[in-house]
Amino acid sequence: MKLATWNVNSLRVRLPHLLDWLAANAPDVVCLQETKCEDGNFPSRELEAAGYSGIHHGQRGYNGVAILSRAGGMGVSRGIPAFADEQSRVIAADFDGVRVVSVYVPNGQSVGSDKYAYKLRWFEALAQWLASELAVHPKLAVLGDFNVAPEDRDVHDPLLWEGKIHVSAAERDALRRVVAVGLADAFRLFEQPEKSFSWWDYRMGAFRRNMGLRIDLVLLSPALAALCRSCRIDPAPRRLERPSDHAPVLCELAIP
DNA sequence: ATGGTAGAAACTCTA
Repeated sequence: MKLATWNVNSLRVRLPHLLDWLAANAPDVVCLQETKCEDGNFPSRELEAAGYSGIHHGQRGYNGVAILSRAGGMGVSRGIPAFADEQSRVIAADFDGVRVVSVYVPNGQSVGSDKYAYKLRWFEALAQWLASELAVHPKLAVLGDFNVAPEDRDVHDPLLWEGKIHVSAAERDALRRVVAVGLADAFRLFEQPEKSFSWWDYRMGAFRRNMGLRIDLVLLSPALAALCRSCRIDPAPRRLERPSDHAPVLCELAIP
């Protein structure tokens, strides 16, 4: 089973890139973030023509998460159950006995802002919910844009970013509490190239200079981590015309 | 300290 996650930064704008990428990589399940479209505008026909069905938790203009799959998901849930949230940031479903969660963690804007406080509250609710999910679903995979670079090696210039949004101690602690429910960062189960990042600012030629962060993660429960055979970032779509600012992350599990 | 770019939407916000 090939899992993937990609913050597409507008599903409608990125649809050609997405369809090409699906054809080239043939993933079984793909988590998307920042679809930025309402459920009524979800491009179901185009995706079905490519062999994928989608479930979507969208909203007008901002946010929006989806999961694409070959066979369709069972037991779809939207949002974090005990956390009232007007923003569409979580969708989950079962695929072949694997519980897959697509998450778009709040950006947080800047340390100390209202959005930062919301981000930290949101993380706490996520951790609590995932702890209960893991108890029910031993095969749990949480994929998405976490908007936190877990460690300094996930940051192109740790000194420049020290204490800033995506890197601050409170955000890293919040992410650590999510991982601590019993999940592994699949990317770090394997040897990886130095300076591997999944997001590069559109500005100042950041991608060309590899000034990025690794903030798009695949978190696996122990049962799935034991089956994980590879995890890598694919920077190819970031080189295209009109790219998303994020690259997709691919993860292979030894599940037929 | 600021500004740089992109997307959605609608003359501004979010990232």
